Amino acid sequence: MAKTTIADVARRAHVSVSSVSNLLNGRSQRMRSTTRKRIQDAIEELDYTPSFAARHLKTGHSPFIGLIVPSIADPFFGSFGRFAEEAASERGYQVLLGNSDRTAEREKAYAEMLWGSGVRGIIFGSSLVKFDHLENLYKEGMHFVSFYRSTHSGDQFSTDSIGVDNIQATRLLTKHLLALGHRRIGFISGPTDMICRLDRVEGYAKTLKESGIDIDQQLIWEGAHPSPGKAAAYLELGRQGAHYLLSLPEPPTAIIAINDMHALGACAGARDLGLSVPENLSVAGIDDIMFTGVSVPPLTTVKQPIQDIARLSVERVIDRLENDEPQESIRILLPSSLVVRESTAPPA
Amino acid sequence: MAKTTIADVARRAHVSVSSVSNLLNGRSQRMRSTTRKRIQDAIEELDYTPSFAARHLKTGHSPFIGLIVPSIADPFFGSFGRFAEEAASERGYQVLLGNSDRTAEREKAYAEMLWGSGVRGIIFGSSLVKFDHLENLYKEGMHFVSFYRSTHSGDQFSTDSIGVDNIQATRLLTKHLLALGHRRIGFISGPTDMICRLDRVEGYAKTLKESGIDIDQQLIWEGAHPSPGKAAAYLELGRQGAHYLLSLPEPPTAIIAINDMHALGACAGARDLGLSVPENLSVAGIDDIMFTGVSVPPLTTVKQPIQDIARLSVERVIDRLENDEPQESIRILLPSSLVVRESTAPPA
DNA sequence: CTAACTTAGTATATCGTTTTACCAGCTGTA
DNA sequence: TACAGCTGGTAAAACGATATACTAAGTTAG
Repeated sequence: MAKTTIADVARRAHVSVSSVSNLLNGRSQRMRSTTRKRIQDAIEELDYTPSFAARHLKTGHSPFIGLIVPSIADPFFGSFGRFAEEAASERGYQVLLGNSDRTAEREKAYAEMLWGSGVRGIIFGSSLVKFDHLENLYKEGMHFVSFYRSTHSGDQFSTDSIGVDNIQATRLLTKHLLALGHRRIGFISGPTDMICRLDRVEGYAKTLKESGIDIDQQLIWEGAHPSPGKAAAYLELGRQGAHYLLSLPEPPTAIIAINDMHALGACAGARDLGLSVPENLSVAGIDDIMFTGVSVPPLTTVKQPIQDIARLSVERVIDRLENDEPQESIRILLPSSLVVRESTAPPA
Repeated sequence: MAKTTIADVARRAHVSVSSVSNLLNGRSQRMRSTTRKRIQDAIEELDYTPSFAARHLKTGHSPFIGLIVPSIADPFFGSFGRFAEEAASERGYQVLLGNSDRTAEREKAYAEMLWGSGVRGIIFGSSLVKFDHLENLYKEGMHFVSFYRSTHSGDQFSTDSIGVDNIQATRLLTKHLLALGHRRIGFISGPTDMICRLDRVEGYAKTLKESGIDIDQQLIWEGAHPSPGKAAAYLELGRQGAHYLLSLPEPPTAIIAINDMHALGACAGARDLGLSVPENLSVAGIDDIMFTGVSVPPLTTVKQPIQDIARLSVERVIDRLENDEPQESIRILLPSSLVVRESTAPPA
């Protein structure tokens, strides 16, 4: 019960504490192989594991990284968390989870708690437009990697960013719908403070313009900020968005949603009004969450390489942690790919 | 950048380190209110937060709890994680996340990593039949709270358990289907090493027996252990289960699935064979995950009070942590409730 | 007036590591 | 021989808190 310490090991191996520590920290060339063996045996026999707290206190490094997502209950971020934890664990790190509900206050509070706990690296799954609330922490030496986020003018500092090209994502979708013959395409976007939303709307708008179609602002539904904690909020929002768009004097024949949750909700919204997908309305999302394959109809979407994004984010933040020299911030944009299923078809 | 320490605060307030520590640890009655004020001001001005590592080293307590789930990508466990983190955060604790894929090896490895990090309390979202792999850790003083798990004969030790009455859950579902007139009811169960599966099958079988219906083992499909990391595995398994059951010489007119993921998969499986739900087949699940409301048709299910379970689990493990006297292990079973939607109807 | 008790603090050992500096003994060389 | 240079270690000072035991001064009781 009383934890075995490095001193117990030293006693048992008849060496000094320093020698045990030297072995533990890769300075084993400093000792005879017989000594090394003795220490190793003692460690084994006593089932010794170093105290993380003592190590942390002494070195200032802790084997933890933070992961802050809007809500881990969201299937997309659930997958992200899953892969991130896996990657971290492979490098000997553990993941501390936080849910921000996309609010700056909670992001800040959480990040500060983490700082207090000695955590020096955080992965953000969210993408608030402003990053100011994290500036102090950044200056103190916290490392951030953010998913989605790219550096925008007005930022006081730049962080690493890994994600997909959101402009390209909606471009793929818009082109697909245009190719099917749609001309009036609605867009269900999320709250306006998400940065991915900006890019996704841009991809949609640009592509339409390039095809000579004017943007009708009425066709872009923004929705409200969901009430925190409501896991199903995005589904509900998608539903509301569909109700709104389909009640327009000139309703769209296709809808692109900011993500699959909204899209699935939009499908339900269409059904509420007695419309069937894709006969009366095409619907497409982004993310390719696991339910897109079993939804009715299966959903056309853009697949994000979420596992790669999660792994790269973890790698990057750990690299920063283990190599404290200042580095240029990086920005990686992974390709996304169109997955055509049955929720999109030519207009009636 | 250099972290401010308790000594900096003491210097600034012109008191000893002890006094600052006394204030920090609720022994403030030991000082004049003017002194207290001076210290508080110094803390404020220096933006001081105590070092977690030093505190942990000295006291042996850390503000972390572990959360081990099969996969946080599973929407059910995602919600569980979300609520657990929220509750922990309210008590000043942070959550370390681990994914076990329901394997004893990973549970063990993860729990040991946590022990090494100074974590003394773990919440399990899984429910393996055997708990032996955690026995050593338990003896060393790790506290466990498990979701679902009840004490079973053969256990070497008992842990706290909080969850729903799984027997009652399938009983509700079976009764509902019987009341609709179904007599041949299939059951899609999960891997055989989950303890909730045992109880759920039991509730189903008992209820049938009570109504004078013999159990047809052919109608109980067990499936295989899903390959780790495949988030959509349960959906796929549900699909396979439906294919199997519906290809039987005498197929069932209704299917109960071990959880909503399997149920949603089963609906897709029925569609694959050209059957429609609920006209040709009734399907019901358990959990009430967020997609049950937008699925086609909306799914009849048994709702688990997941937020309550998560909160109670967190409360319990923290209580144990903060009060180290040995306590009787508890077992809380919360009521679950039937949610009838459109996926169940009288047989054709 | 003195002993006993309060009040308002402080000095210090300690938690379990890491790491810098040091040292003893041996070898090789000029 | 004498000194430098290895080899194989060790001693001890941190890291930043906590908590026990102590003290100096003031108050009260007898």
